[in-house]
Amino acid sequence: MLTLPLDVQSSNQYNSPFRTSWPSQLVRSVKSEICEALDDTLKSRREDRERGEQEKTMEDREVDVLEKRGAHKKKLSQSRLDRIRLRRIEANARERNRMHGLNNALDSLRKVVPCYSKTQKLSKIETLRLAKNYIWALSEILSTGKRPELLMFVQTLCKGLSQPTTNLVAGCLQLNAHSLISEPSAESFSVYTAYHHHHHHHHEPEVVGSSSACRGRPLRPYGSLSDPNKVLYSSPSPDCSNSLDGGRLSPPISFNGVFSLKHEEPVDYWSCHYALRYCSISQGSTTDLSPYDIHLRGQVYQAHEELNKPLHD
DNA sequence: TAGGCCATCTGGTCCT
DNA sequence: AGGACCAGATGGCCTA
Repeated sequence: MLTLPLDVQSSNQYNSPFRTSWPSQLVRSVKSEICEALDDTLKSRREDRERGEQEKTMEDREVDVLEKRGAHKKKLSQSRLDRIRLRRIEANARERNRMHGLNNALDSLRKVVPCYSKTQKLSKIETLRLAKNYIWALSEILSTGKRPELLMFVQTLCKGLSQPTTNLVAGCLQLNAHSLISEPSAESFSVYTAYHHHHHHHHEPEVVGSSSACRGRPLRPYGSLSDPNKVLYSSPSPDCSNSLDGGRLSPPISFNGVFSLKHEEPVDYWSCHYALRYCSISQGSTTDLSPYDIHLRGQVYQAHEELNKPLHD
């Protein structure tokens, strides 16, 4: 198997300069070393092939084809090998760039889901899961026009997440993580953190119902959106819809419980939402609020002030 | 030290 | 032919 030069292998390290950009000098150096390594590899593969000890690779097959043609055997195969080598190097570079693009997109996603932190990044899979749950929760709010209780909202966010990520999300909201994961039933949430008792936030924009904001938009894939009454007690849970979690089904009670607002005490969703956002910002950059930050019903709120209120009252 | 997460290389497949 | 995409393999880093 090909063993890459040490400096190429080190590009795998998180703090490596290769991680963001490859200086051209380094690229040339690495390329030449890769070429040398590939030379050795291809040479040994040819030797192995002669001994019949190795399955033929693509390069081997191409070389075979060329060799069968006979003409300019040695020179042609060598130039062909050079081209093949170059193609492989370029393909690797493209693949790296492609993956970097994918990672950049994931970073963008991290910034718009709750609990963004530059220092403690969510893993890829957790980011996707949290984003899915977040979209689900927000869609449900739009479709029902009802405000979920904070704990329920966070529980929906944490559905299917790992324990550490659940702790992180809970920590963002100063909730007890145990309450998020140990109680599957909506009714059991009467024992509840003092958090939202302390943070009744009175700046409450009207919550969107089946307004123009969501009309005609396929917010969820189940066709139940058009009927909010149906949504309340028949919605599948977020986990039903995709293979990300291996098709595992979640207890329906969790989802329905989140948004049905069975509890006696009115809860301020906006505090929750702001709190989540506050948390995201306070752990990350305080300067780069994106248009995603608080942008509902065509209104952009003064983020900092609004975000700070719930947690500093 | 095991397991999770990650970046990279690699070869296969599909598409233009 | 060549690029995009994908999944498997591999090895490094980090943490419980």
